Amino acid sequence: MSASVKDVAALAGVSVGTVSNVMNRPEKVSAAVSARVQAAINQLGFVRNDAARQLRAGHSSTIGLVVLDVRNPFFTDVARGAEDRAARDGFSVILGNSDEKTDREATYLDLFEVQRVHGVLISPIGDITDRLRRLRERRIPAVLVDRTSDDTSFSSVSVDDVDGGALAVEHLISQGRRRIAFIGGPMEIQQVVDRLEGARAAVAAHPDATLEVIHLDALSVIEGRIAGAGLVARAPEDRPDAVFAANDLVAMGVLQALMMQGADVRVPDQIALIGYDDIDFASAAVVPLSSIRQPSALIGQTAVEILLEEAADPALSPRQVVFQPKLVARESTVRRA
Amino acid sequence: MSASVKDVAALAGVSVGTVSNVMNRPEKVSAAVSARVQAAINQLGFVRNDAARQLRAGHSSTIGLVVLDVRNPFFTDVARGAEDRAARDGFSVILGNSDEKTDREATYLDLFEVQRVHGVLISPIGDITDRLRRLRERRIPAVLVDRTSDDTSFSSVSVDDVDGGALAVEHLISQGRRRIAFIGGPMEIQQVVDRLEGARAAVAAHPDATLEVIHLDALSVIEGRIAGAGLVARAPEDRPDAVFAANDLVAMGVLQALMMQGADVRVPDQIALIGYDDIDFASAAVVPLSSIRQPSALIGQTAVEILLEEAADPALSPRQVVFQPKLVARESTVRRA
DNA sequence: TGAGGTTATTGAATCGTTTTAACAACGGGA
DNA sequence: TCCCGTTGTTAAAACGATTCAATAACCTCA
Repeated sequence: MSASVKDVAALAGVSVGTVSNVMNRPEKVSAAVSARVQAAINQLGFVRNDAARQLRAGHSSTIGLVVLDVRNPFFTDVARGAEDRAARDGFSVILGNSDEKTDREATYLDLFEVQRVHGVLISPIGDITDRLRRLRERRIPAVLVDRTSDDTSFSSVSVDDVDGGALAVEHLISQGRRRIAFIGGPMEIQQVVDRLEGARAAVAAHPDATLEVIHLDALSVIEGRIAGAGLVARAPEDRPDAVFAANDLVAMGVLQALMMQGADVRVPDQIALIGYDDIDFASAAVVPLSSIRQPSALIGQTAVEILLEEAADPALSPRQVVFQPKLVARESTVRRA
Repeated sequence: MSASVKDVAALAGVSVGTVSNVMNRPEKVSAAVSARVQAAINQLGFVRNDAARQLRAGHSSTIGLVVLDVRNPFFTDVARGAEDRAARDGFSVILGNSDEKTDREATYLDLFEVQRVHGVLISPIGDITDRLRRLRERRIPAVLVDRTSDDTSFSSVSVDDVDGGALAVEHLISQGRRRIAFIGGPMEIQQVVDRLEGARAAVAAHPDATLEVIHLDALSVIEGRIAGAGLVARAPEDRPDAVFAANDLVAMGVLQALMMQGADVRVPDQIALIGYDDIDFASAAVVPLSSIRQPSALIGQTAVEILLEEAADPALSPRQVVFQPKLVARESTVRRA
């Protein structure tokens, strides 16, 4: 079928070992032979069989990445950062979308395990340290992304979500809001829990401020829309005067519900709204959305860097890298002058 | 390091062949032995090494998918459809994002080639039939997604974009618009060309309608925003009275520019706006966006189906499946009563 | 000239699974 | 009793690249 090293070797009149050397340690082989082998490779259209290479090497040159939601631009930015960094060292990234479902998450981890990937980057749904420990026994390192590990036995690259939550709510309070609602869920997602915790802390620092929590089953536009409709259905005096949505997708759903024909709740006049992630769409929304920005590509990049180091030296002790989030105030929280 | 079939065989007191049989053709092995082997597998935490399996099999049980833009929900829906269908036959999908860049596209195809994937699904940027032909020589079938092939030597699953373009513009005309602008690009993307062609046909059918073409370098929110700003900068009488954006991302950018503070071009009153793809965000936009809907998950699903058939029987002649797009009219084109 | 050192190349073993031909054990029919 | 067919199991040969110890070829210097 397709040409193998053996065919190349035969055509070039050298041994298979030499062909391998031409590809992997060119400095070991003379210019004349190298040229002859290259010619044979081109003539036969030889492409290395990665399975065989992997089998011998014991692991692949692929890094697995599982994100909570590919449709969330935050994660595609993380993925891009990871890809670019990985490519620099000759690794490729294969992307899995858990879609916040544990069974999908497990399926991808299984896949990565049978594929003997070089390492795993994951933004986990619940607690998966047991699963990751098993991978580590197979010498497959793992780095948590956008999430600090519960114990510190795994490295992680994250943004301080507690801080981000506080940032968001402090901003709302500084704009004169007092009856704050947090909309987010499910609580299995650590980011949601952390952002809520930050929100609670900020509210606690202001005796006259209150925080209401509205639970969601997923962080999506649709869920946000439903929650927003719930607010619209209330008597105006029972509505919060500010909403902190657990991410921008949710915020966009809420926004849509509030502005919907027949609802006409004015943003930010009646309800101020802030999201999280600062995705591209945030600034393109009905009312440009205030949000909390995270250095997404940098997260992916850093995670790969740590992963490669740990793969090279499994004895390395785990590191926790935490980036700081940044407030981006737009019209959804700031009344026009 | 990690356990192999040999270890399992030793522990269970059988030969490696039997262990393989337990996993791949359980009907060939007696219940007693099967149980003993299973116990050994569990005890050792044995996980099959896919590289070795692949090496023997000659190809992997993975399908490669390259999309133009992972951030475009249309493609994530296609990917999801493909994944689900593939999983049903025990295949997994690895997702690559070409981001409309030919070098990234080439990188992924190279990766798939060395990995000897079972097949390739791709929404190509330019003409890559030569590249795909090379894959076919390696017995790796390819199916074009969201794009008909120029020659019919490859199967494809697509939506009739010419029809979709016509649908969009006919709708605009039926709403009383006459000075239509098409915003999209680059022209290397066949979808853009087709949608424009459809638009031209629709305009041609109405002698008093005109079509202006505004070129973009990419189908993104940002590019759309820039083009939208260009319209705003014109004298009102020089502006089109309707815009057909090549996809929803572009449309959202245009919309944002038009509604931006200081611009205040009213949609649809002054300019009607229609996009393409009907992504989730479309209905969540400033003004809910009219769009052309494609059966995205179905596309992915169908593509995998054809791919698997062709992989099983390379002699099969290529098929072209074309789905029909559907108009979804919302407020961005229809004046409120 | 020959010993010693360097460099380029080879051949064979190896990775872990699947597959296939061969074989053993057993029962039923003639 | 012998032969044949069935069923379950085994041993060995692949798959294709990498690696390493062994060898060959050449150069340098005494």
